[in-house]
Amino acid sequence: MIAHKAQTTKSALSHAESLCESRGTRLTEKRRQVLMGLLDSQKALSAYELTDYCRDQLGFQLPAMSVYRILEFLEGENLVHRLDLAKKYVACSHIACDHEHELSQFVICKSCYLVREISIKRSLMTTLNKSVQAAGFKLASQQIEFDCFCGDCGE
Amino acid sequence: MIAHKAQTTKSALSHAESLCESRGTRLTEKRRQVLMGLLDSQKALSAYELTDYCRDQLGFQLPAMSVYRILEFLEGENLVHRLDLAKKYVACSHIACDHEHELSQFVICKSCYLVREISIKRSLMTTLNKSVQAAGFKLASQQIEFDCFCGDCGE
DNA sequence: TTTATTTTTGTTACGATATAACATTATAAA
DNA sequence: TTTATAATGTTATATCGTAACAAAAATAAA
Repeated sequence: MIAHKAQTTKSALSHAESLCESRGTRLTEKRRQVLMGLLDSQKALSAYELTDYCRDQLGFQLPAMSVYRILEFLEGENLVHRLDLAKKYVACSHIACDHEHELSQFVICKSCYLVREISIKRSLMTTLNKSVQAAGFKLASQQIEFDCFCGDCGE
Repeated sequence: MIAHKAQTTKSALSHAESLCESRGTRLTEKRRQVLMGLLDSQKALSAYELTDYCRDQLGFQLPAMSVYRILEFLEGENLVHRLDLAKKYVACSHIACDHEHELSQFVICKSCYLVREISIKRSLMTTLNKSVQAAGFKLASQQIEFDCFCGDCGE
């Protein structure tokens, strides 16, 4: 199981690397490590939790400011998603996919920050977009986050 | 127009008052004033913006801590909604309604914090709940917030 | 290679949101 | 009036996030 996780992380990292290469951006060592932290944890982490991860698990200090910048970079590369509701970050669950991935929605456990990236039916999104438009607004992003409880924390 | 707004605020406040009375809770002067601030502004305000409002418009100091407590009270009475995405608060738009109001969803302008409380079709909510359940989660609240742009700020 | 330029990372300071812990004041109940 | 409860004030602090500037590393240009 742990071996499987490590394998998944490794695969995602090499995909991320070639992705950046193909785009002419650089997945530096620190960027790689931050991404690794998110992949390993398998849940949403805050920027400060990632500095803890670097210190405790990897043995080096990475200032919060750097983490924020790195997260910003990774988000720009579509390798991580920022979750506004949770104020945390998750690795994109489609890094290792070859095909272009669909728009993502997230269910986030309010209690343990377990996150799952789900794909909501296109028809539902269409209806939703229309409801919002009817109110004179438009969705700022199709990446919607839902405050939830997971099966374990379930209330 | 301004007269109309004042009228609306006044009406909402008296409704709020009798609501609290009927529940055996107290809409104190300060609670009333915070609620008035939200009603008057007609948009989402942060706790600290409400302290500014009290100081600048009403001429007395209300510590942020007190504002937070008051907002918590008002939320408990369903007079105010806390918007997690915006980290701001809005007066419930149904204070002056007599009937029990439906579950609320919010569209929030990322740019100017204009907020509209909309009612999403029940069928859409049903579908949504099912999608979330299919992922092994459940919505923590039916009060969903959507990051949007309003007509003016439109992108 | 050497210099110049750009990118990445470090450092410090600070602003905003929010809560904890405890003190004080006001209101209601006995 | 005394007592208990509820509401508010005060101070300190935690967390998230960014601005501004400095240093270091990587890349490009000479």
